[in-house]
Amino acid sequence: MQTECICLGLLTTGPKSGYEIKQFLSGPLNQIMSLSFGTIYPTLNKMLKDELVSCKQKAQDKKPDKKIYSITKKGQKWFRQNLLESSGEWLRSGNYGDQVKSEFLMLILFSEYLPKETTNLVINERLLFAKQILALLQYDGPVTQTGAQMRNTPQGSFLRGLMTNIISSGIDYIEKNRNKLGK
Amino acid sequence: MQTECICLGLLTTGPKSGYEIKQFLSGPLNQIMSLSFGTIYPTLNKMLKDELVSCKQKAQDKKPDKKIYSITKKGQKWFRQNLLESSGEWLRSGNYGDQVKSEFLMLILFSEYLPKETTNLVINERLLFAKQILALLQYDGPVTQTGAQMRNTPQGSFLRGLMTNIISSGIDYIEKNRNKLGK
DNA sequence: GAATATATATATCAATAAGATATATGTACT
DNA sequence: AGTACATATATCTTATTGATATATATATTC
Repeated sequence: MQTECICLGLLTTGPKSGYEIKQFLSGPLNQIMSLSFGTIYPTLNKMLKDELVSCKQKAQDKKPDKKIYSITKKGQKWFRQNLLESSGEWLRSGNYGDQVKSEFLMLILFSEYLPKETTNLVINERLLFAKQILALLQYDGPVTQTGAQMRNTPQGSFLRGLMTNIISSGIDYIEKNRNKLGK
Repeated sequence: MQTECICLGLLTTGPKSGYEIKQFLSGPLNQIMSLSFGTIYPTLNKMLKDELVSCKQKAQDKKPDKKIYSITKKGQKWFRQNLLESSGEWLRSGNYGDQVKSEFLMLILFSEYLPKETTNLVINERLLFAKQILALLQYDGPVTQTGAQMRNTPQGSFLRGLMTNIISSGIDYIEKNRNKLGK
């Protein structure tokens, strides 16, 4: 899926700055997709040139100007078409897997070459982190800017549920089986 | 975790060609880590220069020469030290998450802009694919070259179990809740 | 009160990695 | 005979990351 498509998809829920797009992709959505500033800003500039987004420069008291991007009609059309095309490509390609890079699990795979205390420490920190993500997903208090898309739509609550499910089951497995690694 | 470290870690189970390293990372291990040829070959050449690996050119009947790389003593030392350091960096950084890019889940997030039939087709294909991965993980027949590391070590069976667990629970959730996406 | 860290905000650049392509050959299927 | 796929290595363009630079406000710590 193209970076343009991801940014436009996030902009369908309302105008946003590059910084806010990054914030979106640093919240719960980070478990699914992430982009760096070095990808987001050039993409926004490119899309501005192509008129897929428009930009309102909002002067802020003494902070740097905030550039708020909105999806244009041309952008909406492009987005829908690209989404459909990319789902088509995906279906044709036959590769339905996610791109995952888990430093943690590689460390576990190679853990026979690591001191036992280090492995234990790493697992403890991972479990703690996973529980924090869970808390973030299950949090039902006041909605922050960045959380809106994951809260009020059926798609968002489906994803929240799926992630909760997967992460919980991972935590359970690790807690019940970590002892089998040590001998 | 550096590419060098990953390649060396895979070489600890025995000498391999670049192609075989790629095969390893295209089997069940693909759910955890992947590398392209454009990364593997230059890394092997770099490590050869640095004497972390040695190379035996094996002439094959009429196929291109097979370059079989073995980890050297210098390489083993480097690997252990780098593994320890990278676990340390990981602990200090405070980021214990995996890098995940899921085109599938982004498609689901944006699915209100997709025809219902397309979404359904995409979910069906994803479920089929996930079940194939499960079968691959649970397969207990004759061990292929590439499967060895995931089979005979406690680390490998821990990972196989964890992946089976996570994937199964994901399939269950999707099958039980996909109807909530469509209305 | 001063110093430090963190958050907001955008932008660029070097290093890294992916994905595509080129080359060459064998095998299996149609 | 022709097509597709598997084995095998290598390179090159493009995309992406991660680091860094710049500027300011606020919150925290000493």
